[in-house]
Parts: sequence; C-alpha cells; structure tokens
Amino acid sequence: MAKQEEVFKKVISHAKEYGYVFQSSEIYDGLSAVYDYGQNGAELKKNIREYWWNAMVHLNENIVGLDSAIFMHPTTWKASGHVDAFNDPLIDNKDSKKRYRADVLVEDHVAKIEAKIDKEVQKAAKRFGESFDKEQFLTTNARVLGYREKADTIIKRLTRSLEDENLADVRSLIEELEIVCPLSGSKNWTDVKQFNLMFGTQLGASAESAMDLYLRPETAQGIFVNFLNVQKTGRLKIPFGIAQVGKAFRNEIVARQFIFRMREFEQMEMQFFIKPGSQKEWYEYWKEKRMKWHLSLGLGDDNYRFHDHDKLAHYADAAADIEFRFPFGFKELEGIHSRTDFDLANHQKYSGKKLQYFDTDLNESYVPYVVETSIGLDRMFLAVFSKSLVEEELENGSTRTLLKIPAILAPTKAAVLPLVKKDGLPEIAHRIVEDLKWNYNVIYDEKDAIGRRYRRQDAVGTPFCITVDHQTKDDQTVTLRYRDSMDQKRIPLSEVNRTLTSELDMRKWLQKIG
RNA sequence: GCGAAAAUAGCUCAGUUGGUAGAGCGCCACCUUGCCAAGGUGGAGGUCGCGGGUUCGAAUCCCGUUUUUCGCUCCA
Repeated sequence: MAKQEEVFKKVISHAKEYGYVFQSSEIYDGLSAVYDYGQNGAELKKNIREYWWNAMVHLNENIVGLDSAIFMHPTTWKASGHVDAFNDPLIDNKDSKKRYRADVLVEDHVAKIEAKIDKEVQKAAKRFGESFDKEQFLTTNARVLGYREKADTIIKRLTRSLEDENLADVRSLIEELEIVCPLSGSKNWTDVKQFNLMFGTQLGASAESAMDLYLRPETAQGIFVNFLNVQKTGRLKIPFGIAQVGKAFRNEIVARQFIFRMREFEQMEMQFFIKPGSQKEWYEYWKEKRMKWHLSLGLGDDNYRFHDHDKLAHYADAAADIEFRFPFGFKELEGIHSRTDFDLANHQKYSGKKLQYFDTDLNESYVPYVVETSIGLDRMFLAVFSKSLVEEELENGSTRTLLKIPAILAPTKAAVLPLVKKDGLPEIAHRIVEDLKWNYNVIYDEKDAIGRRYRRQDAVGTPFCITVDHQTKDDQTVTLRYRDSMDQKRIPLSEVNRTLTSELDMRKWLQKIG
C-alpha cells in the first residue's frame, strides 16, 4: 500500500516536472480538483482524442461525429433524469461519522415494514395450506393492512417533502421513525443537506430576463436531442452511432486522486442506435470492441478487466465498466451501458416531438434502443501516463527514468540531435527538423552530452531520436535510436521520414482492433 | 463532508531548545568531452502555502484557512 502511494506521488510530480499536468490557478493556491494540461499534456490529450475519434468515427462507416454545446435547454436535464437523480439529500450520523442518503434511509425502513408483510403472508400460507388465497389475505388481514398503510404513509410523506424540498421534514421523518444508523445504532443525526451535482449558471445578461441553466453533466444528451437531425441529414440507417468528445461538469462531493475525478472533465462518448430487442448482442459487441481498442495500445493486457454492474442506473438494463489498474488500484476507465429507449422516449415525452425511426425492413416506426460507450479522456490520460512511467535498472547498475508512452500517442515523436554543436552538424540537424515538422511534432536539441540528451527524451516520452554525426557528412546516414530498447541503427537520411511514417502509422496500431 | 498526514527553489528533501534559509538533481551562459545522464567556471531562482497571534525575534510555538494525499462516504 505504501508503495502504491509512492508510485502515485511520482506520477504526479513527473507530470508536473515535464510539463504534462499543472494544478489550476497554482499561483493562487490552486483550485480544488481542477487541473490544467501543460505543453506536453495538451499534445498527449489531443493524440488520445484523435486515436479514439479515428477508431470510432473514421473506421466505422455507420458512426458519425457531433460537437454539441455545453449549454442545453434546462428541460433536457429533467428528461434525462439528472435534475431528480443528481440531487441527493444527504444526512450524517454524528456518532459513526457515516453519511447516508436520507431518502435511502427512509426507503430501507419501509423495506423492513414490507418484509414484515411477507412474513405474515408466509405464516398464513403455512397455517391455511392449499386453501390460502394470497390476494384476499393481503386485502383483508388487519395486521397486513396496518403495515401497508404505515408504509404508504411514509413513502407519500417522503415524496412530498422531497418535491417541496422540505429537508427539515425529511429529518423529522427520520427522527419520528426512530431510524438508527445501521453501523453505530445511534439516532444522533445532522440536518439533511441537499447536494446538487450539476453546476448552475445563467443565460441572459440582465437578472430579470435570465434563465437558469446547467453546465452539462454528461455529453450524451447533446447526442440524443440531435438524434433526428443527424439521422435525417446523414441519411443514416439503424444501426448507427453518433460520437462526441467534449467537456462535462460535475460538482462532486469528493473530487480527488489527481486527474482521476475532476469537477471539469472531458468525455468521449458514442451512442449507438439500434432496433429494440437487439440490445443484448450490441452490448456484447461494443464491450469486446472497446476492450480491443484499449489493448491495441499495448499497456499490458492484465491491466484491464470488466466489471459488470449489479446495481443499474435509472436508464440502463445492462452496464459494465472497463477497469484499469491505476496506481491506486483497479478503477473505472470506460463504461458500456445498454440505455434502452429511456433517453429518447423521455425527450419525446418532454418535448412533444417524435423521436422515432422508420424502419423500412419492418415497415414500422419505433423509438430506437441505445448502447453507449463512454470513456473519460482524462482518465485515459492518467492510465497511459501512469502505466508508461517506469524506473529501469540498467546493466551498469544505474537507473533510467523512462516514459514509454505508446509512440502513436507521444507528444513529441522525435528529437533531432547533432552529436556536437559544430562542424556543420547543427545545420544538417536543423534541415531534418524542417523536413519532419510538416508531418510530426519534432524538436531540436544540441545542449549537453548526447547520452544526457537521450535520457532527457526518455523522461519526457519521445519515442525516437535521430542523431547527426560526422559520418552523416560523408555518407548521408544518421543514427535512429529507440527509446524503449535503447537500440540504435543507421539509416539513410532519405529514409528518416519514411521510417517514422511506418512506426507511427495509425493503421498499424488500430488494425489490432480487428 | 468527517478523520489522519503533509505543504521550505522547477523536482526530491534537510533545517539543532525559536536567532534573518541550505543540499542534490534540474535550469541558464561559457569552456571541455562527444553514441547512452550527473567534467570545469560562473549565474538565475525562495516574503519557508496563505492570514492572524505569542515573542525583542517565528520556516520552527498556537489558532484559523487553502491545497494535496490516504481512510470513510459518494460516484449515471
């Protein structure tokens, strides 16, 4: 455990030291759970985004892209369920220091009452044997009716209090029911506090005409509300997908673990629209497809695993996470959800606009079902970065700090280095940079001994070094040095661009997806 | 949000019973070397997270606060 912590600390300081991730507003003491990406972080993030976009949008004929706005009509969030579900009334127990959802505490209490009803039913069934009529018993037995009424009254009062945002009454309810903390058995509760996980803001410059808005807590809804626009203008036939990358915002109660859980984060989501009833097979299809995408980067197959959800979100009929072995353990990296027609049907209901697809094969209209893949770009960044950072023991006993980011994602693809900064070598090196920069992000470095420059590039994650020496002037060859193996080979100057092209060919990487 | 720990140079850290801040690495300039870092010379960089208090005097003691990490909790 202590070792894990050490590794994670190293990841964080390396990310800062080499211009990948800085804390936001650092000169003002920082802002909690908000981070900025530096010169190299911006490149890595962009490359991950591109790798995803190519794999999803360009390599699938039936998937198209979208870039919808962060602001959306407020009703969107009613339809999506976020207004209700993202508002949690929470209560703390002062003795056990545990926090609970107040409504869940009450619901659990009601469940206990309902368990008593079941018990009565079982007892009666035993007593009456085959002549037992369950329906009749439930509607006539005095004890059962008493329990029933009690349960209904509680739920009604809870529902009304929540609707009226009367949190004081929720607390009174908990006290009147003498609900105790499951852990400490204590009835020593704090007030019920409301936590809104969505960020609010206003549209309109003057206060009177302002409209309350939320910053989107997920990008998916932008896809759903544009479903018909895209389908019709793109002449798309089911099954088809819409993909989008963009910022989302959540006012997390606890946002922690570096860039793993931030208040402002970036999602890469794809909503795949399908025929109702086919969700099971598409859900399996995308689980497998997405896992292959991850494995294509070669970060280590045993660092990934599926985690199937038992408890499902309000919209889903099946859900699984792809978990990654982060420095602090296996955690969710991507989610694959079978969302049924929950979102489209609700938008249809709230907007009064038909969101249906006419299936020419079946000769009928229906609201499509949706299978979603949703990956956190920042989490993917952390996965790549943390797994790439290694300290390597060399044969001579020294250690080498190495950031072996997959070459396709590396911020800088190659460093061009003159062996010495005289005898015309810098000029040749500069010419190489001039040539390569049209295709790749490359840098020039002439400071310090060549070995040190190699190590510098190792630490910042540059996969290739191209070294110009005196021999270059004689036979037009340079040394190509590989970051991971430290191997070097001589190649003709004229081959440099082609060699990089082959090493960095997205086809070569993405074809592993199959 | 509760509890614990921490915050000193870009990074990692030292700093004695309270007496005006140091190292290593890194960075910059010049010299030297020239295919796997840590040769030489010179240099830049810190109101010791921030704000109060105690004191003749605070990086050091006290209170508050911010940020980070860990545990609990939460996580569509």
